[in-house]
Amino acid sequence: MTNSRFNALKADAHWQRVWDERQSFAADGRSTKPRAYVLEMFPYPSGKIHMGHVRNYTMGDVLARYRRMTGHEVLHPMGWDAFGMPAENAAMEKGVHPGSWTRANIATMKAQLKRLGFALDWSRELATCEPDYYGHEQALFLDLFAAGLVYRKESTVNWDPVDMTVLANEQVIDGRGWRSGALVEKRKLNQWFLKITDFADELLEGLESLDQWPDKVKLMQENWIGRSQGLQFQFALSDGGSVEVFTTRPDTIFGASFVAVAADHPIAQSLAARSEDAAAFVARCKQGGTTAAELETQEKLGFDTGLTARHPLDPDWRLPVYIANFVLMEYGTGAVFGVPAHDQRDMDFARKYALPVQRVVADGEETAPDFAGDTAFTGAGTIVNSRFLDGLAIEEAKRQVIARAEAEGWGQGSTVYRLRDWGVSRQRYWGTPIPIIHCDACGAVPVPKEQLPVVLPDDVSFAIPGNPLDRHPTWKDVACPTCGAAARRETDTLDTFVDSSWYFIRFASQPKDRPFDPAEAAQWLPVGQYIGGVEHAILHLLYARFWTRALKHIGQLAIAEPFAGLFTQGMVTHETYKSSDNRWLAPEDVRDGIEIATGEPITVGRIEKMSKSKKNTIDPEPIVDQYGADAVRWFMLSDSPPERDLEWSENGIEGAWRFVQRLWRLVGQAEAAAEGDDLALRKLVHRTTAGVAEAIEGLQFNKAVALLYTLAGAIEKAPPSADRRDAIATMVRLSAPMVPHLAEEAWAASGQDGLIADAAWPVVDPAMLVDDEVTIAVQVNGKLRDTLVFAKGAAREDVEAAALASDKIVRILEGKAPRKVIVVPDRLVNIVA
RNA sequence: GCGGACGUGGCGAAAUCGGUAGACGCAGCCGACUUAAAAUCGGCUUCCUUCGGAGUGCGGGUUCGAGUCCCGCCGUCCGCACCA
Repeated sequence: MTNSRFNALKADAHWQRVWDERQSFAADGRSTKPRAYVLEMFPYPSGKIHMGHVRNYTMGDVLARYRRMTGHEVLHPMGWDAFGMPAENAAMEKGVHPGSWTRANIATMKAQLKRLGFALDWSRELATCEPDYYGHEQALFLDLFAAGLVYRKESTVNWDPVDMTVLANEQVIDGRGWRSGALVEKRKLNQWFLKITDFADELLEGLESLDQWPDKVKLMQENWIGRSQGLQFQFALSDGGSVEVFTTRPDTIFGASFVAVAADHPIAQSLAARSEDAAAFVARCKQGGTTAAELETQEKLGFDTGLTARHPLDPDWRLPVYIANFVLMEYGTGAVFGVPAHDQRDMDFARKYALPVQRVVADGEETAPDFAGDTAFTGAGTIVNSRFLDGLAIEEAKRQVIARAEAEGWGQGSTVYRLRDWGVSRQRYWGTPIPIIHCDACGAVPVPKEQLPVVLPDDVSFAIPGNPLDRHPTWKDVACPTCGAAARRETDTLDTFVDSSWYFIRFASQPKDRPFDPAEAAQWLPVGQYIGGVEHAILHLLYARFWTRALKHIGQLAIAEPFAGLFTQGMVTHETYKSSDNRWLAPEDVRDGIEIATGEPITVGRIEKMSKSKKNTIDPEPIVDQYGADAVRWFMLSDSPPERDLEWSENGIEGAWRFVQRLWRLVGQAEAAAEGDDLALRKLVHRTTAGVAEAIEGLQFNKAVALLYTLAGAIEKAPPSADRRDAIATMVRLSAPMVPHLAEEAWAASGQDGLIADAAWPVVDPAMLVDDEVTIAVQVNGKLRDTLVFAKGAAREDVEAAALASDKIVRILEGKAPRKVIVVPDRLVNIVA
């Protein structure tokens, strides 16, 4: 044994090599142990790992290592979400090929991850940009195509006329292309879609089964799917046409005072073609921001079309038809009827254009048809002023209106979703080629599976604008698989969210000739614990859920939900600094409130998510070199609850480093020859073992850390004994998931065989969790006045008597008899004076 | 605007069943060791002027007892889709 300092760099390198050589963390598909699949969201290989990655993968690693210790066969894999725009941007800026840029980044980041000692099964590593991954994705795409879940339709995109490329929403800044600065145009393109809407109900109802998901994420998905039920019906128009509207409030149909259509609605479009005023209004509607917060404050505007609509329940009742800026073409039918008394937007609109406001739902006693004020009543009540609906409750009135519409043939009950089909076409090079061939005679023909993978060509240039696949001299020329005539490859590639929608299946099973083996995949799936950032709460997690259900639908998978448990971790943050002339400053440019380069005082700004633009990032690599992997891991787990943000601080990492050293010193104090009992310490060891296990299983790493601090403190204070020696050995095992390098070093130093990575979690003796003595609080009127130590399970009367006899209590009561005494066994006595 | 989460010492936080608020860590202070410093070890550290009292964003309420439950405010953060 040694009392020297823990040499983290040496230990890290040594044990990382040992784990590698022994393939300690390779998951064995033939194992008979219970399975545990622990997965963190795989990274985009942007260049280097950042602190967010370190925190994410440390959490997953602690759980994975803990599961190994509790006798599970653990699958804990790592891979690369390797397609995407940044690689093309790098190609344009630096002239490097997206493939070589990406692969170099992967090599760098893999080495960085290894440096942190994660218990990963590197034998299953995959990168989505390699044909041995995306080729299988193409096969799955064709399976979904064959099942009718893929279709093509025209859709609008942001088009940059200078760069001749489609822009993502995030690439459009103030209506201009982010790179070219050119005004962005809307263009219609034929695009591929996946029928996620076929699964809208399933995806919504499936949320109920996800009891290990955060409620917040489930709610976000629920709102995103946005199911609403109502009535879809026609208004006959004065020009002989008709307009289809959707409403969730058919019960208020007798409160209607206008009909409004979206600016994109065919009625608005045709009017705009004939009328300059209408055209100007339609154009105006398309200006301005589209976020909810902006639109909320925007004035409700309308344009009277001059048309009138006939009320379906009263042929003599005519409603004016407006084009309105608050109606969305994308939702429902793009047309609504306005009931101002019971909808605030309709109210705002009606007051502005002096339209009738008639009450049709009673607000308590208030039933008058003339609605006063500018605040719509949206609560529950009885229907009034509504002919055959009068006196009904809202829900019953809805049913009756729908029934009547269906009986009379002017409408039907209908469910609409906010969710729209998933557009997967991207007019980009660095993505999975869509395996379709366009033939003038045969149309869109799937590439025969034996011709997969459709491999991206390497010889492409980003020197000129446009999609390199589209202008490649030969790549897209191909014979039609059906008729043999000259045909063209699809040059669109798949959205990278497709790549991440099934990688967790490929990790579980990776045959060469198929995407996965269903039986083998079933052994691991669903993922037991999935950990990642909340920014993926909707898109990635919804698409992966859809893809899994689609595969189940076509008989390839047995499970409906891919991730049984989900945890969304907080961000890593840091203070921000600005110079006297308002430049962002990096932490290393600042010392003691002064900018080092200029000597000028700096301003300390808000604590924010680490980001390059604010220069408040800390590169993990030099930190790991300085303090060792274990100290970095320990810091990532300490103090902040994992779902909350963690503020990076110099003091924090120093503290973690000190604790690693402290643990190491304790290990050096384990005297093999020590004898004698220390029952109190032994009990604490068992309590800590149970507590740390519970904390890790609940992903409450900060609590596990606090328990280990407490145990370490108790061991330090305890005199030598056999129990103390055992306590040190147990503490090493309890901390092994968090500080694995130190734990291996201690394990080896204490003469144990094998690796602590293969060791079992200490066994808890339930008898050791029970205390013989309890401290009982004595309160007077709920205020703590004294404490008494009693044998556990002491009789109520004895406790009460002792409490009333206590000097302090006697003094406070001043001889008065208590009115009432409450005794909570083994906890407290409350005397009501 | 709507929806959600949260609000506890100088700071990060515990207290998950309504039962001794502030465990554990950081920062700080005092002391030991040292020629000295670092490291390490020991002690103190919610606030108020002590006996004592107050205290979990603010105001009410339920209860023997409230950080925890209920009602009403205020504030911060996150999400968003004018969703008919």
